[in-house]
Amino acid sequence: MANTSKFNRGDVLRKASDLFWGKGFAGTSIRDIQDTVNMRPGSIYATFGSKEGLFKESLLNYAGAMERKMDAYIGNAHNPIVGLQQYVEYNIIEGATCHPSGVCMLFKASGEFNGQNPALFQFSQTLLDGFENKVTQIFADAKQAGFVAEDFDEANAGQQFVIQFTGLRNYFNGRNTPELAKQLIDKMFVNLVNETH
Amino acid sequence: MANTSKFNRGDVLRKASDLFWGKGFAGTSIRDIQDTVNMRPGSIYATFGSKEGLFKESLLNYAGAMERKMDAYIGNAHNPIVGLQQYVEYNIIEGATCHPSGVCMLFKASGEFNGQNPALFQFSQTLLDGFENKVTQIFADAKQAGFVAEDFDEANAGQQFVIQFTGLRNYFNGRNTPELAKQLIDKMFVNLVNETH
DNA sequence: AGACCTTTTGAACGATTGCTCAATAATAAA
DNA sequence: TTTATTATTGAGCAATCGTTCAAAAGGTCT
Repeated sequence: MANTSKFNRGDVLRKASDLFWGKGFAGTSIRDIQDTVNMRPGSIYATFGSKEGLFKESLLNYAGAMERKMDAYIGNAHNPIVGLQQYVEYNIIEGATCHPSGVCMLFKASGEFNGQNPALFQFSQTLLDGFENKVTQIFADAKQAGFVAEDFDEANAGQQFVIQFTGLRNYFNGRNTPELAKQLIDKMFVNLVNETH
Repeated sequence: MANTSKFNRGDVLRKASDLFWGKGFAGTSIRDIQDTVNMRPGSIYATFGSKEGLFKESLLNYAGAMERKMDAYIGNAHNPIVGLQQYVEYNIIEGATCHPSGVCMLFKASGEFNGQNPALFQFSQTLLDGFENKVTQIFADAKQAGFVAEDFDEANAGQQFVIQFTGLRNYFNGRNTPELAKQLIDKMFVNLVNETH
């Protein structure tokens, strides 16, 4: 062995992720990152290879944090679908005050790279698909546990969840109307549990 | 009088708008614009003042074109709500092949500028509000003409329209599954016309 | 034609971009 | 302590960024 790294990779990725999430890929400069993660360019490039490499890892880190947060809400709820709703409320209502952007970073990346950077577009699409699959699995588990009707369609529900969640996040981005948001999220879940074959 | 302008302002704005729509504000350089609109920097700055000024006019031009397209679909349909649905299908299905981005430029701008550029964020939010108001008015007219029930809530429907439209556009951005898109748009409108007080 | 005014041109500005690399520092094993 | 190996530093590269401006060109009037 030799010299050991001074930086915690997870901390660096969290900070870089927040920067990219708020300002976008093109809107974030390596110097922005240098300043907030307190690393010199040589160190950044030795660790992540390129701005694109750092972005890919940041996006991966974001998706992972997203899923862990969702798991936490579901784990604390007796009904996984109620946990899912609380997770949505957290993102749209509380998240508005403490997140770098109201819009999902995965969709923001997908929108920024589509037609611009096929590799990064593909990468973000794959993570989005993974998210939809995860939600679908949660709905499948909820069905198995008897929280929804037997003719409930978890695939449709997963699809609708992603669409509604995206629509609502965009709509309430920059808007500060938590009571209206709460009301529309309620409506979203009333419709969701009625997704049948 | 003196020398007259060689460029058609509308053409220039259309091309600049498409560039910004596809690549975003930060991702588009003035040199990109120089090349596609065939103007020298001095001319661009004499006409539009700055990159931000050009973007604002481009966004305004985009919103105007959006509304004209919507009016055209509604004007050609016997039922304005059917026209609205055809407009949505055009954007999500046909538009996927001929538009610079599957995502609405207004939301893309709103997402890019939130927390970054308050003036441009406000500007995009105002245009989004205008779009929702226009859709709400269309629903109100449809109600007046008897195309929906008397307890139909046009404000709720306008709100839901914007949310669903955004969610679907994002979901089908880069996805090439027109039959699934058609199916989900149908479902969206079935739910929309049942928006009541 | 000539005078007058506006538009267009394009070289060039300082700032910033993503990124490199030789030098230096820091650690673990011998 | 020495040696081997790895991490960090930061000045600085070439390219590109948004923007400016004096000069040239183009059009309308008398």
